[in-house]
Amino acid sequence: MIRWEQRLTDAGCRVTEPRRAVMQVLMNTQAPLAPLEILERGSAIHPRLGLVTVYRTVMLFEELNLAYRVHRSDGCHGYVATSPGHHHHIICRQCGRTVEFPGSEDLDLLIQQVEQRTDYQVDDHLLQLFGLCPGCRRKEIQKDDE
Amino acid sequence: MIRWEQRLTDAGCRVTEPRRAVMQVLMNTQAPLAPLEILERGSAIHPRLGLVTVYRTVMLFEELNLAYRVHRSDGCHGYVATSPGHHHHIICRQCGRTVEFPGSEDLDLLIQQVEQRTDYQVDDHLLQLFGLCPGCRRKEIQKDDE
DNA sequence: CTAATTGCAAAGATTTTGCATGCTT
DNA sequence: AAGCATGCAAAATCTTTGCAATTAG
Repeated sequence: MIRWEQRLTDAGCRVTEPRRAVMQVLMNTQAPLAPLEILERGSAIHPRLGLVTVYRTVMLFEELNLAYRVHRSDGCHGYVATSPGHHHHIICRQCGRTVEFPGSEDLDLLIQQVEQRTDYQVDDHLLQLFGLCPGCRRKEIQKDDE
Repeated sequence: MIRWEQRLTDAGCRVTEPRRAVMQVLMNTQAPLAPLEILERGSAIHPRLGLVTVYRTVMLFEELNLAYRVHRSDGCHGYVATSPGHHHHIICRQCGRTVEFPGSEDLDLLIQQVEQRTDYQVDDHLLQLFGLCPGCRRKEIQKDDE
């Protein structure tokens, strides 16, 4: 049994075809996908898949920390499969390709400073970087040369 | 002429009652407000205000950097008036009160590291902290004592 | 077999668009 | 006076809910 399936089972949830399809879609993409996009790709795997199920599934995955939502620069919500550890993302503004990077002590230090200055008690954070991935950067450079 | 009105004028836009109402609402709140919430409060100032205008106004304000959108933990989009400098936010998950804190060199360092490790070129970022504001924290402590 | 899960249809929300009228400059 | 801005109505999206049929364990 695969790790994520185990996670479902442990939580008392069932491993179903639709859920397999959604997970497979999420694991085969780098870019954060909106529910409708997940449906389109997932339908190729499990034709009977419905949009409602996609919504419910990503919601479940998010609760179980198997996937999570990022805010895309176009304002939509996208979902990506989780990889182990704490996740921050860098999202390519051109192609949407997403890479995770581990939480850093630098951020912890920053948070401490902010807690002192603002007197808030910080217990969660959202950090996303936007930019160009290596591939898209190369293309940009080529365009400039023309 | 006030700073933000000047900004509108410079951009070739007009200073109107609805825009004044929306700006006044945004300047009088700490918590990020959704369009519908802006409409409710704004109607007290300018009764003829419509939801469509609120949408168009916050969109305009965002383009002119007079306000910007944050992603609330409930998934909604909220808007806050901009204060000078670079903005990150710490948002109270209880009452929504939002405080800005300045960009930090720590984050710059982090970004440099990530650029090196991932080979992405970072040109923007989104950092939001969530937690409890001083007021709500006090209430939490009182509740625990009971 | 039992209960969780699905998918449809439809309700609810949210956001955008078309257009006649009003208001700023 | 000229044209940007507004607000209404309605379209287009996006998301959630109710419920009977299906399926995993």
